[in-house]
Amino acid sequence: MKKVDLSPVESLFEPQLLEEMNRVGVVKNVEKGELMIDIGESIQHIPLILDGVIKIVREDESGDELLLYFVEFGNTCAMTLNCCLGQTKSEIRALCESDVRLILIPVNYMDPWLAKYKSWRSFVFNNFNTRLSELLKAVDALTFLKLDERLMNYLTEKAKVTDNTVLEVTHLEIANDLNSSRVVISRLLKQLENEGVLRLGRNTITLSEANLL
DNA sequence: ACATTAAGTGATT
DNA sequence: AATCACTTAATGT
Repeated sequence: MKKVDLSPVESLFEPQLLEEMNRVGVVKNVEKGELMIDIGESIQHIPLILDGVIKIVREDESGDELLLYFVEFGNTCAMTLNCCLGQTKSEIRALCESDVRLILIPVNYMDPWLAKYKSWRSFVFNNFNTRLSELLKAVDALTFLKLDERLMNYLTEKAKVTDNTVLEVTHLEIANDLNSSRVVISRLLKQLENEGVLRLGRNTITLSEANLL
């Protein structure tokens, strides 16, 4: 009998459900940078994140990516839930932002669990809820904020999800996430460094403590 | 030592 | 704010 460590999420679900998850779920470790779900894929399993961060991106015709939001532990991708319920294909791409540990639940448990477990119902609804507001935030940022403000948003979001003020990221990666160009990001970052908001290094950006909370 | 990749800069649109 | 063209600096082989 495989013992799955569900401790990160054990407060979310009733014991009986955890028991069942343990039985039908498969734990998987995914490395940083790995592609989890691509656009157009249909989904057979619901990934429940135990540890790590996943980023959800949308892609335009020319192949440029735009970051929508991050998904942390104890959450799952609402898109996935949507796909499972509606049997549609994924319209987003999910990439691992860090090394990720997750548990895969076959989709056919989705419905029965909704009926059976209150904690599962609220989990699903909560997820839809938070994802929807994340999405709205992304739209707002995109339409109302200037690039430098979006950049700050991005950095603080990233610091929050990774729980670390030291971000390991290149200027190019940021540019891709915000679909801008590297040069512009470099200049904005330089500006922020001069303002004392952060410190730049090769492959690292360190946010100053003042901007944390 | 050389190639590759990340980051900085001035000029131009 | 984006793009070009180029430089400098750090890293990998």
